[in-house]
Amino acid sequence: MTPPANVRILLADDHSVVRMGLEALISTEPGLTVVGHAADGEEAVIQYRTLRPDVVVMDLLMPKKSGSQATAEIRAAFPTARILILSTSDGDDDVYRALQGGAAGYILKSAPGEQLIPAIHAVMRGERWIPAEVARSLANRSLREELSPREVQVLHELARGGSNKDIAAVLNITEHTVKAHLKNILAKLPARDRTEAVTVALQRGIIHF
Amino acid sequence: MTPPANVRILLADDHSVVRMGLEALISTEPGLTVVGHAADGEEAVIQYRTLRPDVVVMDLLMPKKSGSQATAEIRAAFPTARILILSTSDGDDDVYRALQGGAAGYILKSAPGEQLIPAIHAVMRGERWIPAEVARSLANRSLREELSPREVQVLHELARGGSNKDIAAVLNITEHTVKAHLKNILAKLPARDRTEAVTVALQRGIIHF
DNA sequence: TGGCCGATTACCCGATCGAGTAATCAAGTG
DNA sequence: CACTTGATTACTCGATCGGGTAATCGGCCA
Repeated sequence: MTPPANVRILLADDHSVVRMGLEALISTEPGLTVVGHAADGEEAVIQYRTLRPDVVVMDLLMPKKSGSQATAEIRAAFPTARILILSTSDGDDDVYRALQGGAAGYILKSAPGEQLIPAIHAVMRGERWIPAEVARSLANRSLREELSPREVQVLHELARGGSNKDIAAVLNITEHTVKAHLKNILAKLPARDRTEAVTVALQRGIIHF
Repeated sequence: MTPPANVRILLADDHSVVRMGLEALISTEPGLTVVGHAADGEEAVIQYRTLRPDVVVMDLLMPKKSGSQATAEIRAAFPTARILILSTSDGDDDVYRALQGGAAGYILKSAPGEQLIPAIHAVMRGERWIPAEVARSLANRSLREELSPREVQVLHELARGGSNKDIAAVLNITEHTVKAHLKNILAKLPARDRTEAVTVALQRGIIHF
């Protein structure tokens, strides 16, 4: 006989209500079994090591460690790991980082729910599952200039409020330097002023609260 | 025989995957039936009118019309409507508005998932269901000064970026007036500058993207 | 080795910001 | 009716912002 081909799934989402709902939903499909839950990115990595599931269904926005970080770490240790991102649109940058990190697919929480099961099967077969919607969003992203790590750091401080002088003190650099970074940030995003820079960065997922 | 006491439930959440998961989860409990879905606040109000469910399980962050708005409208038309908010923490202000609008309970998506069924039953019995966590958050909120509608409007423009002069042009007022509003906003939130004001307002749920 | 890039510091300058202070007016509220 | 509150406008002033321009330095790559 052919093997039962039972797919063992790990769910990673900080909303336990969502995890339980997904488990109930997935369990209605024969051949799919949820073998573990993770409430944050750190737990997802640990659970993966012990459970070795066939597929991970992972949210992006999680405490302690983001979904993209967890994805990258799992894939670094287990290059064959199959990870399906299940998230809201979040920012383009988050999505990009997850796929760069080795996620096999991406599915929007707002997408027709019937797509979850097919997406899991597709990822299980080694295929990629990326909605045209997401692909388009990524295409736009690639046109934009990337921020350097330092600029992202400055952006974080910008979001916390405070003057250039304050930021300079926190980062142990001169106010002149902060202004130079800020100028680059405004040009790259692009944004007219520091306030718009912060909102744009938040929407793109470059920074979070 | 006693009546079957079947509870008819309407789910309102913009993530269809979450709705389907919740339906699968709720359906495992005898006596609970999901009779309808709504993908946004507007649809929730319409669905309520036609379905007249016993309980509505509603997300806060939805397109077109927020969960708190939908709650208020449904309760205005049907004062006996039982509405259970199921959301992330969101901002204090969102939660407050929902409960002010007549929501019977609030449950965090991140809370232990086993609480959903008891919460539905509690709301069905006419009780309130508010976790200590949420209650505390609301207590803090009440200490803070409320922003006037106009100030919230200014805050929206602030988030979009642009100078006081730009905002003045959009709102058809003088730059002086914008600065006066801004001064009050900074004092009330409180925040050191316009950038911090925007991030604080976003976190509290006073404004959204 | 030369070239490119990110990070850093520096100076000038006009535009803008935010604090302080105060006045007017309409809409409620007791 | 007096009182409060929100919205509006106005003026001054020191601090800060953001543009323009440029230089130095270390690392990476061809």
